[in-house]
Order: sequence, then structure tokens, then C-alpha cells
Amino acid sequence: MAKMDLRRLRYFVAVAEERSVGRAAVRLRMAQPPLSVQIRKLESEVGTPLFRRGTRGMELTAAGRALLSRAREALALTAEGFEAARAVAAGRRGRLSVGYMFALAHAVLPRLVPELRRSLPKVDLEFIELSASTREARLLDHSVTVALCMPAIRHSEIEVSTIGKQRLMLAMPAGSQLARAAAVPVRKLQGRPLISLPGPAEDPATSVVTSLLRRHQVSMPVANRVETAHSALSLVLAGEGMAILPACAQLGCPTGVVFRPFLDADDAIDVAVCWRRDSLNPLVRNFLKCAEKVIRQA
Amino acid sequence: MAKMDLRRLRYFVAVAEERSVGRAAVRLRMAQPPLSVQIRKLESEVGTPLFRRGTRGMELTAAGRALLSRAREALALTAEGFEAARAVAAGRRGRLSVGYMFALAHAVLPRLVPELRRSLPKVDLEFIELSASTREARLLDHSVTVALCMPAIRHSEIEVSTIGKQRLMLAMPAGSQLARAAAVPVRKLQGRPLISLPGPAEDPATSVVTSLLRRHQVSMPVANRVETAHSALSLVLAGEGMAILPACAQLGCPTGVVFRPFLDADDAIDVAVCWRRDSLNPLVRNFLKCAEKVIRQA
DNA sequence: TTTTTGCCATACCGAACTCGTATGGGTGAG
DNA sequence: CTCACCCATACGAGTTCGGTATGGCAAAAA
Repeated sequence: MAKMDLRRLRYFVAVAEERSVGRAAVRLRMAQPPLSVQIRKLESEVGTPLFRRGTRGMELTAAGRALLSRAREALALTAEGFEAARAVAAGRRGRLSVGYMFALAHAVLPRLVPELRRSLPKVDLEFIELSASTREARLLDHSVTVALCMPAIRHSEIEVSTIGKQRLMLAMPAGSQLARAAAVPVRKLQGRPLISLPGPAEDPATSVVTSLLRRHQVSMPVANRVETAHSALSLVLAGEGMAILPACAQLGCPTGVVFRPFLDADDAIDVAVCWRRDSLNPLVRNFLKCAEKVIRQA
Repeated sequence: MAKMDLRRLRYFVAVAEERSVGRAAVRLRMAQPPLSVQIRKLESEVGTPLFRRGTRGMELTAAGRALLSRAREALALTAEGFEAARAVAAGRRGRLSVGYMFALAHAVLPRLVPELRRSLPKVDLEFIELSASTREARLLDHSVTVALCMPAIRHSEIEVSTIGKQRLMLAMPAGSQLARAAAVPVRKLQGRPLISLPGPAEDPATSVVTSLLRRHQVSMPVANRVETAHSALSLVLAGEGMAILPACAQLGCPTGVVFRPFLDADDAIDVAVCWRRDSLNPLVRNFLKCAEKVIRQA
């Protein structure tokens, strides 16, 4: 009574559709007698005939019809369940929270998002903007699964994959005297106020900038510390000083601010995908593939 | 791979809910090792781990969660399918088209319908009014499953169960002289025009009336032939004549028409449930029970 | 550290189930 | 009347399942 074997249901559906035990047996690649037996067992299990036997085959009874639709659904559901489990395990399905730094929003997301949707259509994507000072915490407390960072996070619990580089450029008001030339010598920055991103000296986000300045023996007083490249650009526009930012930041940059490369330096900052080392979410790997693909073709 | 045994799914759900093979085994009334084996078989069948094994029990993986909800649905669906098949076979579920003659509409339906809905809540009911001349055909061509008739249909393919009787009464205009008395002697009908229901002389619908008149040696000229008691009452109201109708017809009767019993006759007409003899719809039996119950308490 | 405890995994055996082959039986068609 | 068709039954072989006994591992207790 409490058998409810799916095999029986599959047999039942086949017989119902073929309206014949013999034909159903062919379809199921088995002999006719055992199929006949299984159908009768199912009927005794349910407690009522499911077919009317005629000389020309079998025909469903009303009770059989009532069972048929549900049997089909149950079969489809378990098949779907298996497939869903496989898809989740393979990272083709699930939920993925992507954190990103603002500076990358215009440079990467417009190409990355369509690519993700295309290659992982069943994945539920969520995008969260991260600030420089909270990105680690957001990864560690699981509020994002992966983070697009610039530069990479350094943390023992966090794994990093560098997917590209962005050259440092100088951002300044459009009217600035330095903006007249196509490229700026580093030494011309001497003494000018700097809008700086946060973090300790060890933080590579700023240390790339400081090492660039140190190498050219240039010092810039820190006029402001801000959280995001966006804020930095606002302050540049306000005339508070200049900022040294990755090239991609100019894509979201307000009019009135111009970017110039350095004449005598091509320092670059890493763009990286970061995720918890203990994350067993297979989506991370697939996300990485997409991100690399997008960066490569850029 | 193509096993998809429901037993495994049942085991899986139990383990997932108990978060422990041991406890699930207790719930399933089986030993722990075989359950452990079945879970591993399921995992190898799906192709991916469904649980994370800790020292404190088992915990679902994301893939396991994806499977769990569908497994539950599939189990519920097959159980429901079995139950539905049983319900259909027992006549507690399905579709039932009930035909009825107009004269019974007010007398029987208001009590029958609630009773049907109460005792057969999952049955899909449909009510169709039948006219005297088509009721047989509607039964035979399956457009109704059962018919509430008065009198019973006589046909070799149709089975009949008499559930009550209705006394014949005289319907006449309210101002009629015969209406002054509480009861009417049959002989007073002599020569008055009769509004007659259809059918050949053999038709019991009319033969009950003709036999009543013949017994009292009274003859009434047939003024009109109509299809339903409703039409007969309209013509009575219009002064076309009188009608001899079952008592229940007065419930739907327009003001201006009055019913009187006969002083010296208590002829009655059968109320019956009729259905195709070859109908294997078990709902018929349950319908009959309801109908008898309703009539009995009337 | 060592012991104990709790839980899952493996091994093996007896029982149940399923499937295939062979065969019977009932019903229309030729 | 025979043939053809289809479903039902019988029986033996192989597979699978469940129970018992036991191993192994890790966290909690001593």
C-alpha cells in the first residue's frame, strides 16, 4: 500500500499512453508479462482498477485518468529535481550576490552582466555596490558571494583571482593647466593637493599611488580622504585637488573633470575577483570564467 | 541514473528533515545502515552530494535543498494521485451532470444541492434542466449522468430507482369556482379543458392522469399540450384550462394559480432517479443515497 | 592526553522483488 | 473453425534491499 514506486508510475503512464501493454513494453524495452504484472500490482496497491481491458487493448478508467495526470507531474517533478540538484552543483543554477566597486561599474558591469545572464540563465543574480572600507566585511559575513575589487583584497580567508589591470591616470578639473598636455610628467604633481582613497599605508589601493609618487620623489599633501572614486571625482570637480585613479573611472566621470595619463609612468592597479576561500559555491568558478572572458575581449 | 525510486526520495526527505540518518531511520522504522546506503546511492544517482556530513549529523547542501522541495512535491503528488483514484472509484470525486424536470426544481433541488455539496465535496456538480420529451435522449447520449424524473423513464437501457411519490393535484385560476372548496371531487372536472403534458398514451406521465379520469368516468378535452409544468401553469393562469400536476409543482407556481387536492382520489406519480444501465460511474450510487435521504426527511 | 560518546560508513547474509521465457486463455477476424 | 492478437499466469535467475555486526572518525568529557 505504501509502496508508491516511481517505476510503477512510469510503467503506468506508458501503458496509458500506448493504450496497450504490449506496445508499452516495447517502448520501455522490456517484455510484456512483467509489465502486465506491474500494472496489476499498481492496481491492487491503489485498490481500484485503472484500466478497462478490452480485446483491442487497455483503456483508462476514470480513476486511472485521475491518477495519470498526477503521475505525469510527479515523474516530471523528480526528473526536474534531479536536474536542479545537478545544476546547482555545477553552478548553473542558484543565487549569486556580486559586489563591485563603483569605479568598475561603468567599465565592467555593462559587459559582464549580459554575459552572465547568457551563460548562466538560471542563476539568480544580485548586484551590490561596495565601498572600499566595507568590501572585506561584506565578503566575510556572506552578504556578497564574490566581489569585483580594485585592487585585490588581501586577507587569509579570501581568495583572489586577478583578471585585469587598470592604468593609473590623473584626474583633474578640465580647466587645469596640466590638462593642456596629452600626458603629464609625474614631477609636475609636486606639492599639489591629493584626493585620496582610504586605507592604511599597507592597503594596495593607496600604496600603488604612494609608491608611484615615492619613486618619482614627489609628495602631494592629502587634501581629502573619500570612500569611492565617485566621491573623489566630485571633489576634483569642486576644485579640492587632483586624484590618481584607475583609467576605468573616467567612464563614469562628470563633465568638467578630465583624465590624463602620465608621461613617465605606467603604473597599474589590479582588477580582481575575490571570494571566501571556504566558499563551496560552484557558481564562483563560473562567475570567474565569465569575468575573465569579458575582460579578455575588452 | 534512470532509477528515480520514490522510496529513495522518501528516505531523502526524512533524513533532510531529521538532519540525521539515525533519527530518520527511527522515523522510517528501519535500521540505520541500509538508510545510509540508500542515501549514498541517491547521491551517486544524482551525481552530486546532497548532504554535508558533520560529526553532529547531516546537513543539506545547496543541491540537496534544490532537490528537497521537488521531492516533497513529487511524494505529495503521487499520494494525492492514489487518493484521487480511490476517490473517483468510490464516487467521492469526479463530475456529475444532474438532469432534472422543472417541476422538481423548487421541491427537491433546494434541499438536494446542499446535501450533495456536503457529502460529496470534491464532486464537480452540474445541473441541467430537462424537458419531458428530451430527457431520455440526454441520458442516452451522456449529456447527463443521472436524471431526476417524474415519472420514471421506461427504457431498456435505463435503470430507475423510485425515491418518492407526488400526489396529483388540480391547478386552476384563483378565481375559479372549484377553488372555493378545500378539495375537489373528480367528477366536477367533466368537460373542462385540460392542459396536458406531452407523450403518447403509454407515457406514464400522462397515463396516470388519464387513468385517474377514466376511473372516474370523466373526460376532459385536451386544450393544449405543453413541455413543462411551468408552461402548463402559465396557460392555467391565462385561463386556457386546468392542469393536473404533481403537488410539488405548486412551489414554483405563479400567484393567481391555486392547487387543490382531489376529494375522492389520491393518485400519485413516481419521483425517480434514472441513469444509464451501463454507467459505471460510482457517483450514481452516492447520488442516489443523497437523493433518498433528502426525500425521506421531506 | 586519553577516554568516551555519538554518528555515519562498510561488510556480509538472508529475503523480497523484478525481469525474462514459456505458456495459457479469451475474443474477434478470415 | 482456425488464426491472430493481446493480456494473464507460472516459474526460474539475477538483482536489490534490509538487518546485524563492526569499523572509523571527531567532538565532548575525564
